[in-house]
Amino acid sequence: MTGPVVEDYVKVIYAHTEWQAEPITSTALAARLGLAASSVTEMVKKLSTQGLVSHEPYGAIELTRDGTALALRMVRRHRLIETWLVQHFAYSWDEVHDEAEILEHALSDRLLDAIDDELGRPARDPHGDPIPSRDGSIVRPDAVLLADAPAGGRVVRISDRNPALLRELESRGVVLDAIVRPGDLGAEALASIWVATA
Amino acid sequence: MTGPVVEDYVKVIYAHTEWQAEPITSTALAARLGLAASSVTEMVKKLSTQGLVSHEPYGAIELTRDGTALALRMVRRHRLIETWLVQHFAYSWDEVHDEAEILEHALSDRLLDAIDDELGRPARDPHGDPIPSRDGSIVRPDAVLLADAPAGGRVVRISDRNPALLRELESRGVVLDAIVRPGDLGAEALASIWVATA
DNA sequence: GCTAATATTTCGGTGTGCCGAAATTCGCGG
DNA sequence: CCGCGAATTTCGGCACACCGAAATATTAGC
Ligand SMILES: [Mn+2]
Ligand SMILES: [Mn+2]
Ligand SMILES: [Mn+2]
Ligand SMILES: [Mn+2]
Repeated sequence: MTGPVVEDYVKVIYAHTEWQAEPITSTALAARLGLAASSVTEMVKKLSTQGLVSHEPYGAIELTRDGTALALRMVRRHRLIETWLVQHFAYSWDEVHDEAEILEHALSDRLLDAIDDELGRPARDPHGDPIPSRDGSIVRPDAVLLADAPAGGRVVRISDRNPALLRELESRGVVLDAIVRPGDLGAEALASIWVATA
Repeated sequence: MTGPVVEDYVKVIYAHTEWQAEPITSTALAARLGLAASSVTEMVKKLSTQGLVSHEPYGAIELTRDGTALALRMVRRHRLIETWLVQHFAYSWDEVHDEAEILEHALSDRLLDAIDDELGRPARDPHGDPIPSRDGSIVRPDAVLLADAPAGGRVVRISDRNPALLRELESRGVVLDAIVRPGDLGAEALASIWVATA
């Protein structure tokens, strides 16, 4: 049906609007995928033909209903696999992303669901990202960026983009559900941590 | 280094000589891979350039030392994954092949070794095929095709090529280590089962 | 409003792995 | 040895996903 390439495109498009509002531009999409802008323009045209994204020339890129469904399927796969690597194989939270990036395209639905059951249907992954359910519904916790929460709060989500930062934060006790204040941390951390304000 | 396509070629070339003597021809290789003969000819030429295979035009195809090492690596992956699916996820022996065919290209070495440890370093897969060790050594059990063993013997290996046959055999009690006689079984079974003669 | 910087698309081209058809080589029967 | 059918290779071509350079559209500064 759709291969790994299409799966990665829609996943990145989805991820961009998950914790921020603005839809993604083709330049930003190219940067995140590590591709030339021209490659992305062409691929987005194909995705549009397939009905997965809507895009007028020079405009932003948005997922259609079908595109969102596929993206949620991939997000579920990615996050379940990350969770499984941590829980079952004692990976640390900074080591799981690359492996999940590959396995998300390879496991059968049957195996993925078996893993989901074995884990007890977890609601969030090691970084606090919510895991879509089998039918594609997802509950995004209420949270604000630590940079925008002067009083701090309980850690709800940490971006898994920078493994080095994850290692440093863990060593300083900044893990899911810990209480943090913005004054304790550097600029990159402030822009990577989401907190629930009491 | 090498992608899934190369991995599948060397794996099939290796598998052909594992339980029989003759090296594989390009026509047979094409048939097993489900490809046109012309595609195989061209790919074999590339494998030869990469030093994985030796092949003079119109001759048979044989793995070099490097090619054998890569093939053993893939065979180990395939068989460990099959074993894991059966032991850990209760797949039956006729269901594991297709999933392993994909996962063998996707798991990291780290994850594969973790699975190997979890399984207790199994020596054979669900079909009795020996699993190469981490360093690439493999012990092929002494066995003869049931068709060539008039007195029968203990089942040591059953080809996993035909899932329907596997299901039928299991329902009739023909599993690894069972004692069978050739008279009890049909022609295809006789050509799929290897036995150790007491 | 105009212009210059920037974002985006278009265009010609590449590498990989595949195909069918045509050409070549092999090997067997006589 | 010769010729014929089967195996194998060669050849032109295709789909996919990518690239850099050039063209074009947008936007921001003035
Ligand atoms: Mn991740
Ligand atoms: Mn994550
Ligand atoms: Mn198999
Ligand atoms: Mn097997």
